[in-house]
Amino acid sequence: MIKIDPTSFIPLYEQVKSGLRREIALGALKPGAPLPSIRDLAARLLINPNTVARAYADLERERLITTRKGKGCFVSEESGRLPGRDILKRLDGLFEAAIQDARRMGAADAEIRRIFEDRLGASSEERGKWRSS
Amino acid sequence: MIKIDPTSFIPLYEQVKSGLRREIALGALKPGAPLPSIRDLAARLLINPNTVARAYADLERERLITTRKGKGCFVSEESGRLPGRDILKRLDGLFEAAIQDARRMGAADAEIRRIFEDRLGASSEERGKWRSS
Amino acid sequence: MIKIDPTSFIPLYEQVKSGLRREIALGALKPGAPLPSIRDLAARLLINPNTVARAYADLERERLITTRKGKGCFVSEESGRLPGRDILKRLDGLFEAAIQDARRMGAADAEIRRIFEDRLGASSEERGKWRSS
Amino acid sequence: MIKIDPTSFIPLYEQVKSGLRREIALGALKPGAPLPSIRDLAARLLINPNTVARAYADLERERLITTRKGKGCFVSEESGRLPGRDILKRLDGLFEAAIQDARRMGAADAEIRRIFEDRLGASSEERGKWRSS
DNA sequence: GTGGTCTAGACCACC
DNA sequence: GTGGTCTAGACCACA
Repeated sequence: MIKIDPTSFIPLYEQVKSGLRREIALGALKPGAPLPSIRDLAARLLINPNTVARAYADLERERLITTRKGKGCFVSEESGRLPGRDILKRLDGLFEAAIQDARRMGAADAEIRRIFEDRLGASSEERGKWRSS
Repeated sequence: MIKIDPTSFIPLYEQVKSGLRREIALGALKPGAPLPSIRDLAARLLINPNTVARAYADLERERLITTRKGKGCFVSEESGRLPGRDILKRLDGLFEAAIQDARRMGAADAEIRRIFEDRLGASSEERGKWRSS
Repeated sequence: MIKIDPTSFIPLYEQVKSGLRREIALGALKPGAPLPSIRDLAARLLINPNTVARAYADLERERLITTRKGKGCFVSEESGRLPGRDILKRLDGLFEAAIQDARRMGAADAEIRRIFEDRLGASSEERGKWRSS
Repeated sequence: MIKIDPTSFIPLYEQVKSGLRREIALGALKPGAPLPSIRDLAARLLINPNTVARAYADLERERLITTRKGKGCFVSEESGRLPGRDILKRLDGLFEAAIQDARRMGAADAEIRRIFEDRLGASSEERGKWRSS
């Protein structure tokens, strides 16, 4: 169950990648399981097949999925051993709560995202990435 | 104190807008206060003045700031009465906690953002905006 | 059929906006119809594509047109229901007559405009906008 | 009685010029009469004296006014013989009617101006000035 | 091919 | 000094 927001600033292919990564990390798609075909997923998401193809290509480069010619794409066997596999679930719960609260206060997605981004930027400690003042 | 991430998918001018909105909403910039000049802020953020100018123009259209030709830009007097003024403060605290926790678990900004976006999309109730499957 | 006067004080992008609004309001461009591509219109008007893009962005903010990424810009379906739709047609006729008369008396565009502006300012009832003496 | 719209696209100094030209053409300021001092007019219009000075300089170049050092500015004696003196009054009445009608229909100044400009451009016969399509 | 973002640097109106 | 407009040309996401 992947969701796409065509009005977001995040590129469609990144949203597709995020969605698939999520499905795999949370176990909805297990190692060895077949992914939907490019054309099929594109049709369901109402986007261009080229866009889905790019997402699949990126994920293959990450070794999260593998493509077997003529057979389609599959979740790679090593996907379970990739880093961040378990902490994802805990972080997921963390934000679920905050987002639910925000929604209860009547905030729309765009507003929630803006607040999140503001907070992330305002409190970031990473060096070299942010330019400030 | 505005922060910019030049590697983000979010456009620079949107990040500038977010940063200024935050400063105003949290009271660091009060109604009537002068904003940094376009050229000045651009120099400090290492971005092009046109990009800052676009952000200022957008905020003026939102009536959050006003510009006086030859004098500069100022926080509008009505900025305090605009919707979402105090709700933002509460939401801000909400996400501050989740982000601090995530950082403590060793997650980098990009990972945090991905989890947030995944959660937002996965639990969205908004109609018409999301395309799924 | 949009016309542009590069010597006017009115910004080019405002003239493009006016021209397109006119075409839509008068029915030359109907809801759903594709607008000329940004690059195309820019080439025909001998102005920079960025300038046309700015006009299109403004009109989209007015919900008079919509843009579909990679496909182009289109007259919005709701454009016909927006305020001032038919009033414009009547006002158009009003000024058409006055302008024709002025031309018949040998006045050039710049002179006509000056007289119009003088009259507008001299008889204005709007408060707060005009400074007088 | 000059009126200035600081939100107009037309430069302030052009609006001042228009206003003075109008006063002179309609006879409110007769040849030889003294003009308000630069500082005085600037103060009354709430604009910078430099701006008024530029308007006066332009009008002097047009020979509509003359400045006598240490005494101030005066309507020039030849102002009455300048072209367009009488047709202006007739054109003025022409547009007064159209503008009054437009106002009665609830149109604001900005809308009226836009319609006027659209009409002027759409029906112009001048060569070389307009770029079309 | 489409539109969107960003940069660099110009000129202008206004203070 | 300020902001506003315009140009030229680059790169990217999407169809």
